[in-house]
Amino acid sequence: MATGRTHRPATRSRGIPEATVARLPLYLRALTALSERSVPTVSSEELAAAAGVNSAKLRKDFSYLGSYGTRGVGYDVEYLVYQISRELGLTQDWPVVIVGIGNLGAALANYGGFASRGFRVAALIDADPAMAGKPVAGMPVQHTDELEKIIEENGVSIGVIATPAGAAQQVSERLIAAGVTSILNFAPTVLSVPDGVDVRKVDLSIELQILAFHEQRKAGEEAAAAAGSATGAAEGQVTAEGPVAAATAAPSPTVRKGGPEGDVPAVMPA
Amino acid sequence: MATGRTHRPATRSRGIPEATVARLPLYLRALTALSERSVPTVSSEELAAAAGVNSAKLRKDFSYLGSYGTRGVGYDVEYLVYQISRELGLTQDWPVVIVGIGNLGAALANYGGFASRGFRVAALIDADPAMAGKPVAGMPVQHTDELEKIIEENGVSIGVIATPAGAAQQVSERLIAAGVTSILNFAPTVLSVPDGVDVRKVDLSIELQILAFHEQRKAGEEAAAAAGSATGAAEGQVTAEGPVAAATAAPSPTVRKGGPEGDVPAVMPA
DNA sequence: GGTTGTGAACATATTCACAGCA
DNA sequence: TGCTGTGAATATGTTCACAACC
Repeated sequence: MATGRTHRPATRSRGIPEATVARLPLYLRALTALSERSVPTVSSEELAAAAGVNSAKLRKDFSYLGSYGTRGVGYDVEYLVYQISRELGLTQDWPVVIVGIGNLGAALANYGGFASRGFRVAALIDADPAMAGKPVAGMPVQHTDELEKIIEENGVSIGVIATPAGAAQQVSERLIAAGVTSILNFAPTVLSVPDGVDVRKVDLSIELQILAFHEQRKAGEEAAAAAGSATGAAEGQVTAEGPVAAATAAPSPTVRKGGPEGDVPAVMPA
Repeated sequence: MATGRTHRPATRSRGIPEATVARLPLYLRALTALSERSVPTVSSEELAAAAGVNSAKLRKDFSYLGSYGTRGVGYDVEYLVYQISRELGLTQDWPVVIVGIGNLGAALANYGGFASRGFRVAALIDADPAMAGKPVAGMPVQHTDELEKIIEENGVSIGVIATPAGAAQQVSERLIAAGVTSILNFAPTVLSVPDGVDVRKVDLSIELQILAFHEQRKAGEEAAAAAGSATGAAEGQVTAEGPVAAATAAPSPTVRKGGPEGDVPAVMPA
């Protein structure tokens, strides 16, 4: 790259792949640990192991940031910590508000990793008047009425939603109207937001369902392996002991009433 | 497909793309809501909107499961709920244990969405003897000593780790040795586990850092847009008004000591 | 020798666009 | 006519493998 800014837009341009961005915090965490142990340099191999990825991926990721390593040597730990922090925008501090101080909201408020990396909890907000003024994580809970004022006065651009699902959309609208442009949503709902607003979601139940899917598959494979025909069989059957073929052949959607029981709900902490 | 099982392995075979699996819970949630409102059928367009994806993706996703729709009509809600539940393995119930009953662990234990979808909290486990016997979410906390016994007696295959980072690896080893093959890890550490064990991680701090990255970029674009040169400029510069070029050109890793002190920052609230 | 940085090959995921069917 | 199901086109992400460099 340093060969002489000929082609390639400019200054290595913008456009770090999303997948890379998502891994930078992982690298940063690993680097921070090395930094604490005063390790001066690290190879892509070592760092990759610490971050739980493979080294080719790590090098490729870093190549999007620039050439921060030294061939034959590795990466300077402190220097990389700085570069990644800067790239992630962690050299400044980000005030965040947490809305919905139930079990989960309180747990988040108490979560140390929050503050440690450039994030500062500017306020805890809840709709329950009974909560107002009560201290959580050493901070008084404020009422939703104050939301707009808090956002504006503190210049908050990141909001965390930990309310019940039913309240989340409305809360997001108020946050956005007041100036928030990034939301971390713990409520099990799809938020619809205008362009330019980023939403990331964390959903417990979804993660468990994904695990269940793989878990089920493992059970199927085990069963298939156990049952006679060794190698070949594990391909087609696996998951289904049920009517996969039947269902495909006769998709008569005559109701069928599936479900574990009758229901759903998935509210949230409280 | 359905044309006559000639090529293509068998019965539509196995191999639902991981990206699709990750969205199935989303569809399921949207469908469940429709089901509660007694909506009988839904089009890919409507369902996609409810799940927050586009309809082509949704149809493609469903095509991996089979042909469960009716052309010109849409999908039968109840039937799809059943099919997806089955595919995800939610027609059976999965006992899970939560290890580490601090703020977060307690919040998870209280989380309703847990139980609602085929998951059952079989036990709460904590290393602190003072916690033993104390009720959390209507359930007595048990001591880590009991871990193996609990896993085995309840046939637990999914474990949730909500311990401090330092304890997570060891806890995962004990869980796995006792028979757990899927782990949902809330501790901010990379777990190293043997093949065949699935780990999914949820990390607060990582999500916030990703948001910060995009937030920073927005600020950069705003600044670039505000500063003279309109359209074209927003490409190459964006984030950096700082020494991106300098860093690239002179990668002299002479320490540099990056702390959050003198540097870059692109504007921002505060 | 050792390790980075990166084109090229491969793999996975998304989107388009329309044939096929109810 | 309306909507699904899916090949084909595109975009994004990962891995390989090696030239460039310390």
